[in-house]
Amino acid sequence: MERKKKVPEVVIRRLPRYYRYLSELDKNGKTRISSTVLSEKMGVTASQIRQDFNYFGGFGQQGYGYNVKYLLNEIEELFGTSTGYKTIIVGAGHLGHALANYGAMKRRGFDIIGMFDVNPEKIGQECNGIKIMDMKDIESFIRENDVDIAMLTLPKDAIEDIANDLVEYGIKGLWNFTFVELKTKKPVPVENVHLTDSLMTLSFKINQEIKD
Amino acid sequence: MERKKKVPEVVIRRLPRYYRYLSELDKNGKTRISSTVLSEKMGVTASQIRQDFNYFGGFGQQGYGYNVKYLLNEIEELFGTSTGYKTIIVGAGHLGHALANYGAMKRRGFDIIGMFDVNPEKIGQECNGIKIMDMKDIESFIRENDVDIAMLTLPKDAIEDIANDLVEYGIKGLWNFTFVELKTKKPVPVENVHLTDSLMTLSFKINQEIKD
DNA sequence: ATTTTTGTGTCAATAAAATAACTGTTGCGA
DNA sequence: TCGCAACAGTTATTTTATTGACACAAAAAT
Repeated sequence: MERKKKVPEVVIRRLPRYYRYLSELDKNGKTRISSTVLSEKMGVTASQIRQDFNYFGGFGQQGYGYNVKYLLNEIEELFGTSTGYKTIIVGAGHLGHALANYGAMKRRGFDIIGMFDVNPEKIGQECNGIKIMDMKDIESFIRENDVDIAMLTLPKDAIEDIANDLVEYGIKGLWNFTFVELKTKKPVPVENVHLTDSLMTLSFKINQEIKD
Repeated sequence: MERKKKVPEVVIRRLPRYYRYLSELDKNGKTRISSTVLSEKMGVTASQIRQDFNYFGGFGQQGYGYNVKYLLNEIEELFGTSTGYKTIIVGAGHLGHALANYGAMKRRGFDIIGMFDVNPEKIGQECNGIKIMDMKDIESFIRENDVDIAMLTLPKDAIEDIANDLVEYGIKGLWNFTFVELKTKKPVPVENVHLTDSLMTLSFKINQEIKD
């Protein structure tokens, strides 16, 4: 399908929320839902829900609503999670381990097929059934296994260089937990996760409450 | 200072990014910066930088720019991180451990003073010098230590009830890593961190690239 | 000292996003 | 099977956010 116009970032970021809730509905055997009901659950307007889906041509039917299973499927299609992504974790620290043990990953279509670190003590070990390998072997691993996404959970020192290398080896997207605002030479999608930013936003709100 | 109008959420969410970069500048001995230079580094317009700071009355000086140290200080004041926050981690799983070992926390003014779990094997242990305690004792701990923020890294089962309890005990804000969209009875600031949402956003972009 | 440059704060214009209103299709009950 | 209510798609309107423009203050240059 040809897209009429670029989908705004805000819309893209709302879809996973809808998706999460729709999964719940599906699990509970619900087969259909209207934009009004969905909007109430999501804390947004019904209009917004309809607009959001309309960026992709609309997934519902007048007089009926949205079919939960169909909608889930369409969203998966949009995100490419139906075919699944092969991922690796770069940096086997605490955060890397947490991600490796995060059940939601596989459930959502993200298969973690390897971990990498430079620490010789960690290399050779396993984490939740995932092998921790030597950073030296990362190029061949990526090329041989057609890895899509690299999750970067290493100290920020050499991050930019490593990221550029990974892209060179064929990585299609970077999920970055390092403090830097990562940018690669070859432009490849990057999601920066800055946990402290989120915590600071929370703090701001708490601070407001106190002042008021 | 009396705020003229409500600060938009988008503005609040940009400030931590500025803050991170300003910290770098300060560390490198830079004492002043202009909105133009800052905007280039941040990938936004200079106008936006000035507008953002202007929601709080403006922190700069015409013809000079912004004093880095002063600006950092003002932002810290806005976020309340200068006085610091006392925090606890609820749920001593992999993610809880990762947070406990996250050096940035303390550096940014978030002091993790305790962890809680129901698992008897974990209770009594330590994680990065932080004691893991019994969930049963959480009420007295919060009341006695005036805990500000609870970081929720537990399975989603009883999350809503637990959250409501914590608020009852005096918690001022919740940082939620559970899959649910958390809402408390007493309205208290909540930041939901949905890691898979961020990963899905990345996937969407990768998927677009492939299609194009 | 005077002029020029730099650069903020602020207001005005533009663009984007959210909401509301409207149109017409489908499902369902009488 | 007719008619009404439910409900999505779509267009219009309003609101919010971003960008641009300009006046004026401080610093730097002459």
